[in-house]
Amino acid sequence: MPYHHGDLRRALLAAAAEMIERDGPAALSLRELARRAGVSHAAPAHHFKDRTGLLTALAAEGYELLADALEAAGDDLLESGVAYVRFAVERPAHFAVMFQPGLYRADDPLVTAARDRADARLGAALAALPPDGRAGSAEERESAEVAAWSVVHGFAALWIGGALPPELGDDPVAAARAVLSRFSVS
Amino acid sequence: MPYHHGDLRRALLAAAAEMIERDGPAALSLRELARRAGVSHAAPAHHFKDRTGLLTALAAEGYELLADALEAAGDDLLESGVAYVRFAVERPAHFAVMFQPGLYRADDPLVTAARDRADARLGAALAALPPDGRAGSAEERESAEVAAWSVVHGFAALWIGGALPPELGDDPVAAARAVLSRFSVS
DNA sequence: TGTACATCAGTGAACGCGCGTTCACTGATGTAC
DNA sequence: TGTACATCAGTGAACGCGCGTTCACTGATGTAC
Repeated sequence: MPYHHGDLRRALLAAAAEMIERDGPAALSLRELARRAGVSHAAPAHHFKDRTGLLTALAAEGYELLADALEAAGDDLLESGVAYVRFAVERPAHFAVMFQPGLYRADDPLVTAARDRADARLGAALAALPPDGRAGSAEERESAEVAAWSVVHGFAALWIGGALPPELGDDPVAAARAVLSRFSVS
Repeated sequence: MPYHHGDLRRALLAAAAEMIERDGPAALSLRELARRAGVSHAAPAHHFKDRTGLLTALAAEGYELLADALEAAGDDLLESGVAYVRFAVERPAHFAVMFQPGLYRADDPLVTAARDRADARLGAALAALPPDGRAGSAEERESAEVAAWSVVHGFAALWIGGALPPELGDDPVAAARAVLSRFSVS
């Protein structure tokens, strides 16, 4: 093992995601994390200052990945929803941290920038709905947006939590597509 | 302070809910809990055996309360959804614990009994939909159920997490009603 | 009405543990000349 | 090509802390006779 790890920051984030995925953000400890990365227990502090710093970095990374996924889905609302679910299922640790703002510094500039980017995508996908399906007034558009967000978020959370019935199958993306396509915002 | 508290079990559950509400299930410690209840630090073990036992009791209580709320809402799907959101917002600590099964003994008989009761209510409310809005095949009914559950669950989670835009107002029940009534399962 | 006894509820001291954080340090790398 | 120096990355020992759990105990309550 060389003295310099080379890419310790990235390795620590990946290991943290694994640990959180298994036991939740609560169970994450810097010492155990360092152990997994094969590095002394004080090394993480060098990159993240403290536990909160690490979770902040993870949240920022999560919003970046989500924004990327939503941008790739374009202006198709259903595909955006599916992309949201896919992100949550593939990165459950990031997802869990992101939506518990008490765990990290939610006002960190990297976090807010990435989150704004993701938020903008959802709004754009809704605005691009065909006229006959699109809401008219500002309040209507607002509640349509919240409704759409709620479905995908709820589906993702329930899937990750293992709360959904096994009849849905084991492919979360296909299941999400089936469920989401049953909805129309009226 | 008398030697016998009188209703320590209930007092501990209430204090635990308060603590979890503020800092999340991770931050809950039996010692701090005992401190809040004005009791020696070993007293909680007497009622719950250990930390997991306490969270299991909290989850069971949560499912009881949710089942009660859903039963009171009757077979009206919209009202059931609103009741679900109201429960989650009023008892965020119970809600948070319930949907992290790793925190407690999910196979505890009290937990499973109450959860089954709550699950049955959602199914009944969906089955009572008027024929023209009701899904036909078993798969369709299944995905309609999951879709309905996802919306209310997602809305509740986002509201509790403070992720929703302030334009929705500060009454979660009214906001939920506005958002949920925009949906129709098709 | 009184007494003996069993049961229940809560106490307080003790244990061992893993944790986050600090700190002076050393090894490795890059840059200026 | 070599040397000096600054900077960066990771080490390892030490600290103090709060935690969960165990255990023998004591105070309070209820019940049988």
